[in-house]
Amino acid sequence: MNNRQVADIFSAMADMLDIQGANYHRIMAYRRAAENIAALGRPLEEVWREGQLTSLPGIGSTLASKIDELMRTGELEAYRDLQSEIPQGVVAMLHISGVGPKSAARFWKELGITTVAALEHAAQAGRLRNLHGFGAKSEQNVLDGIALFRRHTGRTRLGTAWPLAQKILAVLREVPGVVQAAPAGSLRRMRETVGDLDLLVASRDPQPVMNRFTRIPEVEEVILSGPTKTSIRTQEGFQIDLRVLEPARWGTALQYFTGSQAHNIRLRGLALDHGLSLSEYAFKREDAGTEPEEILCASEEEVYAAVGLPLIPPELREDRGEIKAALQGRLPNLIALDDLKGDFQFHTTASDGRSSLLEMAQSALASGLSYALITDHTHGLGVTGGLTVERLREQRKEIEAVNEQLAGSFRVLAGIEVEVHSDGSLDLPDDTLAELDLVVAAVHTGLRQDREQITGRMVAAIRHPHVDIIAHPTGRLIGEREGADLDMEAVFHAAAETGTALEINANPARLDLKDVHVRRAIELGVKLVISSDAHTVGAFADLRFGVATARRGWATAGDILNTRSAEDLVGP
DNA sequence: GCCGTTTTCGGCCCGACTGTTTTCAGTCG
Repeated sequence: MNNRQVADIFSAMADMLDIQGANYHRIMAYRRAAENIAALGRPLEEVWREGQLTSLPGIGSTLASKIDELMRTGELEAYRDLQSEIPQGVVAMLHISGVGPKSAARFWKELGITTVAALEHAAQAGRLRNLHGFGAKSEQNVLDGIALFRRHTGRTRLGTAWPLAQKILAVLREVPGVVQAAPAGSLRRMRETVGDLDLLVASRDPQPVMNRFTRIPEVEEVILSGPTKTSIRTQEGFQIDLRVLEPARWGTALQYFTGSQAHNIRLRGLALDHGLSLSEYAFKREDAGTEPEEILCASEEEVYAAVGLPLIPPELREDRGEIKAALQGRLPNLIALDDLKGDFQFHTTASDGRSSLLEMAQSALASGLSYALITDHTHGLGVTGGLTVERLREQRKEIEAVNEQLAGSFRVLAGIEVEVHSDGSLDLPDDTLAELDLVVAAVHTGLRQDREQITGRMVAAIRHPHVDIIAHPTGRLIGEREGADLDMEAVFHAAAETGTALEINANPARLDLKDVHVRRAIELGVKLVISSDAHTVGAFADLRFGVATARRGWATAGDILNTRSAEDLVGP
């Protein structure tokens, strides 16, 4: 039973308890446990074997015994009981926007509706309005919610949401009276995907901002609009929320809307310990008998300082121990984009890239880098017209010519993205690999091999004496394909032992290693690189997403080899 | 159901917006 499976069970139990009307805090305990397990970064099973379950955040004796039951038997009686009490179609109703646990329970108990399809029929037949507190409008909202539920494509990749947010913010900054405009929410925390877009604007005159926002070309539908908040939906079904607030309250608002919700709950709890109530508008000091005194914060630094903390970077705000670390002065000094001196993977027209070596080198230089490792594919991958031993030798001459041309400002390092065969052997002979500055090895085929086989193959590549870096270790494609079923602990231990670096692939479709793996790898002493995997000029800008993923994994500059000079890494 | 530099019991974040209400419940984030 893996982390994802246990998290899903606890999350489903929370939903079912919610429909049952259980104690709110008990429900939250299940949800928090599910989130913490999903974000663990190491196998829950291992923690269970060590008997350390209750050392995990949000896991007490009751949930520990439930995890124990799951690990031992693969089943959970309490879960089965809930499933037998509540029709699964009723649980599915929670995914309909505007339908929560109370409504779902009433559709079931008062109208006997147990599936989303039956709910749709009932709404179309006008039967929902018979319920007390429901009218024709609520009925239509349910139908709209079901329609959205059907066409909803899930979460949007960071690489898609980021430029969209920047574009809209640029438009809003042009509106007279706008003082500040920034993304908030999971986008600002640089999560790999975002559910919706949260945008924040500071202005003393909100109405023109709202008016401008509802007229951007992306708008398909205005969901709601008030004096402080407007929500729209794009043609793709993507929701964008805009909040407008006074500049003097920017700090509390930005902090609040950046989240995560779990981080905010913890921060507000800490504020209460200081006798302060924190909202998106201000701190309030509750003194007996007097009108609460408001404390405004124009910056996030002031918000955190008010509860005795240094500013916590947005990427860390997931309630994964960052507040405790901040209290103890142990926050990591996170790596920043400016710290990168080089890149460790890019392609050219020699394989599946779109630009020449010179164009790529110039683009990398323009991105602020001083070196980059060229890593065209090898012949064995077939589809990309990869390099043979002969063509790789010819490329060496081109590298030397480019290095001569850019001498003093940029250096191309000679490398390869060598294919790892299904038996763990490499696609080029050792003597050829030995001539290169650095060797990157990658698995592109046979990702569905069973756990033992794929792990053995990966560990063989890590232990190969000429391999320096493993590219996109799990091979996942966000929203498209699960990663290989690797034993990540075995991979990390092998990498730590041999000094082989693991890649954080910055392509927004990959972000592989992902944040929790980065954090675990660092704990185990694994060295990491951030690679653009650029296939075209301009794609070096994707490095920002790789850096963000590293930051979400608590990485400092010392953990990431890109912060070192080319000379330091491979000599003059 | 979790958790503790005021607590092993009694707390557990806070507010906007909507739709239906004669003052508020539900949902969302």
